[in-house]
Amino acid sequence: MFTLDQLRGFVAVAEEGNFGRAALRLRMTQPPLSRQVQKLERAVGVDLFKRTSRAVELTPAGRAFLEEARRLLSLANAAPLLAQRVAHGSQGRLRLGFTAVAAFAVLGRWVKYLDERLPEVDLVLKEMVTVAQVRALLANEIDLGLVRGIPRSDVLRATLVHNESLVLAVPRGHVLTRLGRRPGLQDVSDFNVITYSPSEARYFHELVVSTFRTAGIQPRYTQYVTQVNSVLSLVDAGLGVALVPASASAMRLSSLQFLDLDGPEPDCVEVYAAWRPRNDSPALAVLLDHAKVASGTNTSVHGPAPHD
Amino acid sequence: MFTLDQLRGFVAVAEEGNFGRAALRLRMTQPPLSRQVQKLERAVGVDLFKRTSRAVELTPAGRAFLEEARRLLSLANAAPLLAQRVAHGSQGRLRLGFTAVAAFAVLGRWVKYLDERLPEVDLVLKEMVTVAQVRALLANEIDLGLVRGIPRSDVLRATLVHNESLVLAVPRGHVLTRLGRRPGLQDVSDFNVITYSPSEARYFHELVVSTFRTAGIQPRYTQYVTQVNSVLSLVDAGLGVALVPASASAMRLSSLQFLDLDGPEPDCVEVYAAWRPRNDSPALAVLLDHAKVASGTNTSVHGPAPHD
DNA sequence: TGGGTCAATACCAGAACGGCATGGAAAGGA
DNA sequence: TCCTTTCCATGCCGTTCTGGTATTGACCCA
Repeated sequence: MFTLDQLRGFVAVAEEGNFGRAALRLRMTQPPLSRQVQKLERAVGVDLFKRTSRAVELTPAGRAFLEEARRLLSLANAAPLLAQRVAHGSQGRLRLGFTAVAAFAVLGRWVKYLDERLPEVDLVLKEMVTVAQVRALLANEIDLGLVRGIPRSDVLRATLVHNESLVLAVPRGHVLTRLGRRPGLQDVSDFNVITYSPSEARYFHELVVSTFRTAGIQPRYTQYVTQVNSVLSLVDAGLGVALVPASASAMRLSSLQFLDLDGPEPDCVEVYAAWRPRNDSPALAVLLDHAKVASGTNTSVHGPAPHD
Repeated sequence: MFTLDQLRGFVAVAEEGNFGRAALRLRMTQPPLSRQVQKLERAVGVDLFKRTSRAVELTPAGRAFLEEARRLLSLANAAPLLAQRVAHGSQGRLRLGFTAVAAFAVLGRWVKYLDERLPEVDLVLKEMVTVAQVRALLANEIDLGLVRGIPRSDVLRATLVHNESLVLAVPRGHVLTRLGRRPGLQDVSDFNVITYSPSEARYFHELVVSTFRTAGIQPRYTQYVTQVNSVLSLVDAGLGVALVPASASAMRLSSLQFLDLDGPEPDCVEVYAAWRPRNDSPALAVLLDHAKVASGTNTSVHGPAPHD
């Protein structure tokens, strides 16, 4: 089999039409170049040049082989650059899971950052609830998840990337908007409270329930649903009021109004970025660097003893 | 820069996930293979494998590079085969000039032969008169010409590939068809004889004129035209009779009839294949072999002292 | 803590490569 | 016709590179 150096020699001779000049171009002397081309011809099994004492000329087979040689060499030159870009994280693929509410709060900023900083990275976005994301992370189906709460897994790590308060969503003109003050949790207990499915959206369910419980209030719960979007639709339809994360106010439905609450813990809704530390995607590393800096240094790293 | 052997080593290790097994597959021992991959990594400037003591695993950059390596190797494997096929003449391009009458007599057979024997050769056909073909051969614009007569050039050779007699073309039901015997040249002299342009179709012109002259007959010539096709059209239109090569009877016009003649030299219309001996097209060589065998061995080779 | 596995390193022999000097064929000029 | 020039091929030599054997070193597992 031939070598790439032989191909380079062959291409140079073909282009110069002369072994001496080609050797000069390759910064070597003529005899080894002659031998290189001879070896190449033996390896290919075909005469590539017709030698006259005045000049060398390609044979038809040589012309055909020249095209292949050029293709081969340009591929050989390009391949390391590609590998380097992938290693730097500036090229490749990044699969990102997110919850519906993470989409309001942080996803837009992150996608924008990736588009600017790593434009050649293919970004694959998948909306999925937290538990599905954890499963996908463990199965190496996504590289990073934007989840609610710190996943309970020994092989994942997480960092807080966003937090916000709960606000009250009410139909426009609702009596609570006319109190003349911020409503408290006590005021809310007079109305139907649309809340979250304890199984599918456990995080929000527990957050809402414990918020009321710590205030010592027992509201009338109704309609256990999964998605914040659905909750808002139901409020919009006048079926009750609901506690939703502040970023949900980006959802502008026709007759929906958001009220700050007096009472519950501020910034209690937390979005974590979660990933497998064993995942060696360089693009992930770049994004994590950004995320950690953006959310304050080294917040809430969780997991077993560090692996690296 | 890396070598193809390093790529082969890299691919083998990537596929086996293990240096030892990969070395076995490459029929070498493990240590040099380790070094090969190390050198490749240094050349590419990137770690391609993440080594654990249990197994080796590709890095993301390694995965990207693996694709390129495979592409490169398959190209490297295919290139010699291509060159060999071109050298054997079974792939490439063949530019063939021919005259209108050569098309009747031999072109069909040759094209069929090329399609069967050299299906991967791109055949480029150009109809042109003999002098144009000679010019094209000298300018290396065609590889082979099917011409009338032996070209007068020192750098061309030619071989007879076909000969045939002249026959008489007459309108259907013409009086000459009712003689009860083959008409002689003397019979023809009673009619207008449509013949060929002395400049554009010199070969045919001289052939017809000398045929009559050697018989001592002076016919009434009319309508000097260039192409056999045109001659036949004029006969078909009732403007006269004409001497045409026997293969022209393949032209079936509505009211045209062909009569064997009593008198002129049989097989006096000759088609030669002409080529530049300096032309090294392997496909041409294959076709010439066929042509020489098909037309009897070594007929009428013409030219200066052989160059090879 | 010792055996097993697997990659990396040390060292050595043979092959390969590039450089220098030279041979040899063909073209061009006197 | 002969000499010079040009240019590719070949012989020879020192250096480099490659692959093999033996060994070390890291890690897993019992």
